[in-house]
Amino acid sequence: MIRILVADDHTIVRESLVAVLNASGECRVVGEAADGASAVEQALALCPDVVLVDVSMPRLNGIEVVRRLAQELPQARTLVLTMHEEEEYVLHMVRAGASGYLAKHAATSELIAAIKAVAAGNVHFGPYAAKILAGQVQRPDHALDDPYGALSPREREAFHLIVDGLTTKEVARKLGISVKTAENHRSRILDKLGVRNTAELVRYAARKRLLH
Amino acid sequence: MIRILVADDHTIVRESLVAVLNASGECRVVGEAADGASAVEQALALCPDVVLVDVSMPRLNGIEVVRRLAQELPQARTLVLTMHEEEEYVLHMVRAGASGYLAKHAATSELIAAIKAVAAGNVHFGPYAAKILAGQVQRPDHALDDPYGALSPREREAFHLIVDGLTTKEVARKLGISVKTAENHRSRILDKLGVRNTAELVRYAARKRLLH
DNA sequence: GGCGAGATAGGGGAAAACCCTCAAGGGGCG
DNA sequence: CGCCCCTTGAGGGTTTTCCCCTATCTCGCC
Repeated sequence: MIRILVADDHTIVRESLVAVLNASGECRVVGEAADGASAVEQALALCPDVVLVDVSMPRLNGIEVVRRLAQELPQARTLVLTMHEEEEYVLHMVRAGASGYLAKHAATSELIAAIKAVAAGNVHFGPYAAKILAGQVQRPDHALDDPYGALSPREREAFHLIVDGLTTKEVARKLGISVKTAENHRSRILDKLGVRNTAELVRYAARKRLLH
Repeated sequence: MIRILVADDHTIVRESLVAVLNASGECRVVGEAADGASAVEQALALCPDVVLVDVSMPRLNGIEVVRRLAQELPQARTLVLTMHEEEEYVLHMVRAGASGYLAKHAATSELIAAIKAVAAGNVHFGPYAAKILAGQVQRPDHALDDPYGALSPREREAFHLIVDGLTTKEVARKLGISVKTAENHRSRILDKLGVRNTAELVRYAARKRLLH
């Protein structure tokens, strides 16, 4: 029997959640909170297995709640249940330590499945949230289709060496060309990629996940 | 009824998987493959909802299989099922486009749950894999504890501006100090962080997830 | 065959980055 | 009170970046 704390400031939503969860037979709601601060308090007092957290709550927003729970009650899993599926929220929540992220329009069966998943130590994210998270990690390989904007083969070699932290002189030696030529490759690269200097070039590489 | 393709080179494992899945009543195995290449072929021919992929397979390894499926049959979800829970594998798989990652010692009920999750467009990762993925995203906030190695407050300001791509002159203007002082700060920063130049500094920042 | 586009290679020169040294003023601390 | 570190600034040097220019070579295309 999974012990659950429900934190949501909308009474109707909260009570229907409690009803649905208790009726499922898979879990039991052991506490309710209508704002963030009391959610943290109750969690610490009740030690639930899973805390259902809404994003927007009075006194302490959902992100703060998740962050504090992750610190002070790490054995409890937090599952974010919300109407907002904006990228910002998802990332902040995951960074704060949320084990799952589900939209409120998800089916009850999915909610139950998500609760069971996070209680078991797994994670569960709705399609949209998953896409956002995957995008954070996936891009690197997908970006291989057209990785760096139209660089010539030779320029790509130079590009890699430069963002690896090599100086122009080292690049020149590595490529077996003169320092001047290496410098020129660099210039063309900066130009093509629309960056002003090495710092921005490495930033560009980092953004496109081309480092390492 | 979820249509499944099972790809695993160990016949015993594969056949027991097929038996278990068909017996569950939740899904049906529509094809089997004993190596990566035939997994891709069969997937293209059968258009399954979910492809169960082993990491190590002859002819084409699991990562390549996932990558190709993501490109050529994006509507099919791939669920990695493996004995290897190494960080490398997990990350590569997710980058390649896997929707889930589960260890072979997971319970059958969890496998079914995972299949249902990925078929519904969600993701499902086992505890270990989830930790690795979360670590990729979570660090930024956790790293705030002791972000950059012992820089003074002023140096941190400069550090941020530099890795943001600003030139020394711009840094100086932004901080309201002379160019010489800004240069000095930069030098001390490079020195303290043990890097040779701006490129390596930005790399350092990227590695510590201090960009943006 | 000629023509243009772009890759590759290189040079000159100004600007910026990089490196070392020095030094003055301010705080905190044993 | 010295001592250490942060911050600020400067001098003076070398190296690297960065921008403009040229020359060859290849490749596709009319």
